Amino acid sequence: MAAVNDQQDIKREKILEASHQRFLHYGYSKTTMNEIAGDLSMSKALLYYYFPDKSQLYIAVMRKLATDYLKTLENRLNTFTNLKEAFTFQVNTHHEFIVNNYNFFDFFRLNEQNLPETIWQIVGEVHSAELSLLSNAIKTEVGRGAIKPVENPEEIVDVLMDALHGIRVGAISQKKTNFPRKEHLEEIHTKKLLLLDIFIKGLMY
Amino acid sequence: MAAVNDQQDIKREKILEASHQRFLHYGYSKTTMNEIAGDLSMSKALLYYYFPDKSQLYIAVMRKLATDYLKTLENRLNTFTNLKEAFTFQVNTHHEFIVNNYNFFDFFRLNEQNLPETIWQIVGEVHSAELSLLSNAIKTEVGRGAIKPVENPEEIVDVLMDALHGIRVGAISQKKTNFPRKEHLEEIHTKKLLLLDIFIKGLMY
DNA sequence: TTTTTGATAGTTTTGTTAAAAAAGTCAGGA
DNA sequence: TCCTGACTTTTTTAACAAAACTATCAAAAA
Repeated sequence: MAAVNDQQDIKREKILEASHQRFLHYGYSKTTMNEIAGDLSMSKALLYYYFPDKSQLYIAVMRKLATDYLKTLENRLNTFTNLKEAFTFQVNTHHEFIVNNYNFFDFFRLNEQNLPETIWQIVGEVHSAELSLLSNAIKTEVGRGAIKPVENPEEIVDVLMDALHGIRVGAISQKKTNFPRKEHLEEIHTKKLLLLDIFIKGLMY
Repeated sequence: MAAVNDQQDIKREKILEASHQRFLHYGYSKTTMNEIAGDLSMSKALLYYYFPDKSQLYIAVMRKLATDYLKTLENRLNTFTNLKEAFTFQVNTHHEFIVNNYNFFDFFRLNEQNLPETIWQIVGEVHSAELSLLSNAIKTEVGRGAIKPVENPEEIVDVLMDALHGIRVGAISQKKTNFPRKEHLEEIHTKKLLLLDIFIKGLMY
């Protein structure tokens, strides 16, 4: 029966991939179950055999993206000895992640209606995980005596993450258009690195 | 004829005040010209005697708020000798400004439709003015040798302002609700001061 | 001449309803 | 257990009439 489950998992994977592409290009509400089924040459009913409903499918895609992203972070973030390298890695990874799934996140950012409630929970989970990872980076750095002691690393990281997010939002809202163009992303990335540079210096002795 | 113009100006002021209250409480699209006229016990047609249309009226209110705000900044920002004090004053003033006009800005932040195009121009002007003021603060501080030379103060300030804005947005989007509750504003303010503290240390030698 | 208004024209928003599209179900076949 | 076509239910869209609102203007009032 392991084989059977493997088969199921493979098909589930396929569905997730196809869905990801659709959601990436057209967003949640402009993607229909028929289209996904069509892409996979299967019946719509089969989708409902594997996933309870559309929102659960979307959430599954999102969860996959999130865990992949967090796995990348976790794998390397604990190996860094230098705080700046660790933070830079986080910013770079995040940037890459956003670029790769550019439309996906733009769609669910604001304008989309009818988004399943649970995605905010996932966003929260990712945020917590990032917070925890970066806080640990600070703690070990403090332990090594490289930066001055910090009474509350989580608070520091929280502020930093909000600030980094603000760089993105700021660059967006300065243009009349509500969505960030792809060409802005590089500018945003540069600004983020600048902020990071100053911020980390501010944590030093 | 100076007297006549004075009278006109006074009435214009009254209209602006009443409009401000309405826009503050109900936003642009939920405020009608009839309501404003009713508040002032005048006919709606008279409003059109003083202002060409609704959007110009809104813009006039906004411009008044903006210039008052900038005047407050300008008056004191050039007198500071200490960079941190200058920045802190900016953050405090901005915070106070937002608190006082809480609804006004929440309304035009995103959800509002039909907002006159020109308000984004005003936002841009305010942003530029703040940028210029804070950049000057940095320049004089560099001139005094208190912090290390900066090749591009505008860039630094730009990043800082985006970061500060991110604190606000971040605190908002963490809650399910799309609007920041008033009780969040204090938390936001505290976080901003923390960020400012670290950031300025990062600019020092 | 300047300020004000009631009446009204023109436009946008809202509410309604029927048709179309999409989500979701199910009995039954391989 | 996996899969499908046909079906039911829910949601979205389109069309359009009613209501609300913006904006105008001729004329009264100051």
